Amino acid sequence: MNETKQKILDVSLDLFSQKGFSAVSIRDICKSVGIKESSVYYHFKNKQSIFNELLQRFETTATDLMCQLEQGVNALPDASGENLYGKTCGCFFENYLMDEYCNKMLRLLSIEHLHNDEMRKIYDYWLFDKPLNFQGKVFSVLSMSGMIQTEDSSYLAVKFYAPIFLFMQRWLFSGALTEECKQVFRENAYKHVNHFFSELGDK
Amino acid sequence: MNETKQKILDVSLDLFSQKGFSAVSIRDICKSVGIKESSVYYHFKNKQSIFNELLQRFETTATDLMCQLEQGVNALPDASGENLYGKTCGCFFENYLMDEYCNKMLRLLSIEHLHNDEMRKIYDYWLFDKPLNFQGKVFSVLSMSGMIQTEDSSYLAVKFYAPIFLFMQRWLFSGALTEECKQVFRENAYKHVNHFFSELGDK
Amino acid sequence: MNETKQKILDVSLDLFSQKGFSAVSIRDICKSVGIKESSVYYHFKNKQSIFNELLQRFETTATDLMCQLEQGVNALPDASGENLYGKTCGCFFENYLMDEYCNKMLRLLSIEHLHNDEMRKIYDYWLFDKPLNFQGKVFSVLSMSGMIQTEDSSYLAVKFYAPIFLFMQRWLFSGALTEECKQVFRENAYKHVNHFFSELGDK
Amino acid sequence: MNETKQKILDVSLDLFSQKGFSAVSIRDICKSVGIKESSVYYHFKNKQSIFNELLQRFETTATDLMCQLEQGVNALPDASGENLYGKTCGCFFENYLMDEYCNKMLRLLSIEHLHNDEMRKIYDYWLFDKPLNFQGKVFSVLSMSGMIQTEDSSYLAVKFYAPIFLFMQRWLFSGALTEECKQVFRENAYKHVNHFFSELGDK
DNA sequence: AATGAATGAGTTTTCATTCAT
DNA sequence: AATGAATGAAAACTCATTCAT
Repeated sequence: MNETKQKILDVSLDLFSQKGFSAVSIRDICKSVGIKESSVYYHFKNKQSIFNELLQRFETTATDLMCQLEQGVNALPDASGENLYGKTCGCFFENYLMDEYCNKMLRLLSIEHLHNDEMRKIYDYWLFDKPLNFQGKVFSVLSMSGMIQTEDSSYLAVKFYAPIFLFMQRWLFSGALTEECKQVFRENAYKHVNHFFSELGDK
Repeated sequence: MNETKQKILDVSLDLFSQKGFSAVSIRDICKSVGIKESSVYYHFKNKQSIFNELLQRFETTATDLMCQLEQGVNALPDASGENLYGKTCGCFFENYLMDEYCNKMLRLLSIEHLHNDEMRKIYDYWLFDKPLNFQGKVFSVLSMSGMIQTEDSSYLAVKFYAPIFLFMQRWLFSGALTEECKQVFRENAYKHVNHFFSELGDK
Repeated sequence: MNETKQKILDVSLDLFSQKGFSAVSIRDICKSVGIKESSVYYHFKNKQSIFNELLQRFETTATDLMCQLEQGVNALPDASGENLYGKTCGCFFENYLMDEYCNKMLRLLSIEHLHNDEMRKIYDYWLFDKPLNFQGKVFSVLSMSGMIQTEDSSYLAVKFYAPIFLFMQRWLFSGALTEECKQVFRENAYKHVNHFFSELGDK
Repeated sequence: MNETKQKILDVSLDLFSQKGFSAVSIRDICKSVGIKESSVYYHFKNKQSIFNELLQRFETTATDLMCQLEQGVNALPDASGENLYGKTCGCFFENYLMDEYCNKMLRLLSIEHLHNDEMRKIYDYWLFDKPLNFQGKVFSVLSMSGMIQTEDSSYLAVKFYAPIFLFMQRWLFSGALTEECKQVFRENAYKHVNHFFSELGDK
């Protein structure tokens, strides 16, 4: 049933995230899936719509995930702040940046984002605006509850997120997403998180 | 003359950096240059070698530029530190990240960097390793001459460079490189640089 | 169905054996078959593999044919020698040298045999080594059963086969394989065969 | 001056005789000669006319050679027959079949002879009709002067020439014309010549 | 749900040739 | 005598897609 369709989506994501949409042919996809080219058209209208479905599914998944994280943040003041934030942070790393599926989608976006305005908007949203926005909210909550003091929670968000974004680009978007790569990313990211909060506390 | 060859390179860079290598056809290039498709093959062995030459020329240019910047840094201790550094920093922004040619090349690298190992290495070098290395050197020079105090100049480099990298991805790799985009980047980047140094001084 | 594939093979052999592999274009083939150029690639990987399949099929066919002839020879001593040999000989002429299919393949080999080592080996095998070997075996069987007397059955094979080879090149590889050409060949070949055996008997 | 033209002819013959006319490009020729493609057109009208000139020069050369041989034959009755014929024969082998230039031309003819009627006529003339004719004349001269006895000098010519033709195709048209190949040819050919004349004498 | 067969449009590339210099 | 630059035509091949089965 939907098994084949799912396989097509999986394989397509895999190949698209490595070589980009236009460098992958229906043939390539079918060779990997183990079906004939004509069979693709039973499941999808055309090549583009494979891509579209990939995109649409990602947006649903990512929206869900971010909603969850945001709900966690709203509970922050009542909870033992830093702990809960640590969890939230870990969830963002493990289930978004390092999750095999999301990671491939983010790579794909980063290859295709120069193609057209729509792509660019989606890319900007999921790699910049949303994470920064989220981080900003965190800091404003923490600030409002007196846990930290800051005038500019949006610059604070940049200072917090930018190194993570850099580490991600360096270690999570480079070649295969091996356990080794993840580990290097984790080390750098958590070191940064710790530094960041200890410096915040100093002031 | 070489005029045509240069035109092919210019147009190719333009198109490649917008759509990626495989989404641009020789036809597209020729239409823009105003020659017939077969003429391309007088100047280049094949499509790939246009890309290769683009890459090779960029590496020469970028190496030159970075050498200059590094010589500036070596002169730092003798000079009125921050001023010279400000210049160096501005040069890095204006002549590398925002220079029309370099900017296109960096976009191109960021589209193609997942294609193969070689691409990935070049991308990593010019967008992470080289800039971070350079920034690290700056901080170690400043630290040795007593201008700043730090134990970990490489993490300092990350804290300094990461937001710039983020602003670049956000404003300089997004759509056309308009004067407006550049201005937004400059505002954010210089705000960050100032914040950064004022915080450094505080300690 | 396989009809198209067979038609491509037939037409290709026809054209290749007239003009040589590289002087025949896929377009030429398709025009004759009545399909579009892209359709060829459903049945064959590329132009070369049409040639390869042609070659491979011929080797199977020719091996079969020669096996049959050799079995005939093994039965020679028990049978009324010359008669059976006459049949064998006729079969070699009619079903190999003059058979429309084999004839075209042998022409093709004779056009392409200088191209590379593999071609040369196949050509040498099917036009020299195999026939001479076969003829040598015939004479050694006839000699062992006392029907003829000879010390050097391999030179005898040359004396027997060389004129046939020459007549073949002269009359069967020249222009279209018309009934007229065949008749001239037959006359010359059988005259030679008769002369040859009558001289053999003289000694 | 004509140095370049000659070099083009030499290289062309070399390549044509290996791969056939249509499989060799002007580019291939120029690469070997060391000139640019456009320069060919100073010396030749087009590709075809290189081939034509090659052909025309060969016909002149070969005609000359054969004339010489025929003059030798006319002198036969007066001379010590067999000796002179031995020389004539050796000359035909060494200066025609095994001569580097003639050999290449004969190969070329054997690749191209199926292409069109004109080619076929030239091929037939220089590989069958002329040699057989010449040999027939020899035998008729020898016969008329009582040195040998034969009713059918043309079949005698076939019996004499066919094995040489076969050895030539086998050893002189196969791969490069090495000293080794020549030696194998000589051994087989001279063995045949001796056999032939001793058998002739027997009768 | 899948595939065999076909195709139009397009891809990259090659080729012989031209012509001004 | 040679070449740099260009080109029209054609080559081989790829690709996304269609459609009957």
